[in-house]
Amino acid sequence: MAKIATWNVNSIRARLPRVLEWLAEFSPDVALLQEIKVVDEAFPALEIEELGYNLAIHGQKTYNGVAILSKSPIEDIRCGLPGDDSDEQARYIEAFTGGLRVASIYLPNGNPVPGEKFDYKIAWMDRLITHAESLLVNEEAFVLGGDYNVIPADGDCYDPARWVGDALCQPESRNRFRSLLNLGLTEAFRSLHPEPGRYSYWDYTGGSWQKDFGVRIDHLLLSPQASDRLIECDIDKTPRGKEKPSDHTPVWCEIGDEGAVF
DNA sequence: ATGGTTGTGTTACAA
Repeated sequence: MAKIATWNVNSIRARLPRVLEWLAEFSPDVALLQEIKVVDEAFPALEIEELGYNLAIHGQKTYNGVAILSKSPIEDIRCGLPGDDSDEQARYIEAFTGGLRVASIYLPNGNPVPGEKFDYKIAWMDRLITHAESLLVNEEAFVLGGDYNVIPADGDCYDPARWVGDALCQPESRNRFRSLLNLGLTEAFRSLHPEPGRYSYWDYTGGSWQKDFGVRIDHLLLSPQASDRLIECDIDKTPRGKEKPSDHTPVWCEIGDEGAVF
């Protein structure tokens, strides 16, 4: 059994105490991190390795940056989303670890709409769809986890009217997210939890956390071979309620061992 | 109330 979690930490250096205590307490087998906001050389590797994790880092100065932490050796590391060699933003890292292929994804926010940033978001999603198609050909278990910056449906935000016009719930964004699912991927949380009003992100402003004005934008997308082994998935709100938190909180799932009967 | 807060890294931008 493997626990796989995704968490947008909003700067690994500013969040290091929160990340270290979460790794020690929750002890995920694989952690997919986003917005590490640091170059590879400045990533606080030693402290995390001391907790028993191997690292794969695709960093960038100031913005973006993604990483994979795993208790198992990490092999076949690929940095960058295929499909545009001119794209220099560090938003995708993929590797094989613990018997699974995993990817840490920081999908572009895309605001304001319309504009170059929204065009980049949609083009990035089209590249992700193409890449997911190529991964599915191998018929292996994989998990594409990360901050998708997409509110899949109105039940995934506290006030749908407030988000009309935002890049996170534009029809073009939602349609492409559904295209990923229509390829055969399973969105782990929604597949097990039908209830609306469960969130993974709360804005820092205006007491959003205290009022539970959140949105669900952090997702775990599973290949059929991984989905067949899905045991549980949930959102861990604990880290969001601590001192100096990220504005996101971890989403995790459990994948049973291959061939296990349960 | 065209607001609010956080992080990076200079005083603007992204989220």
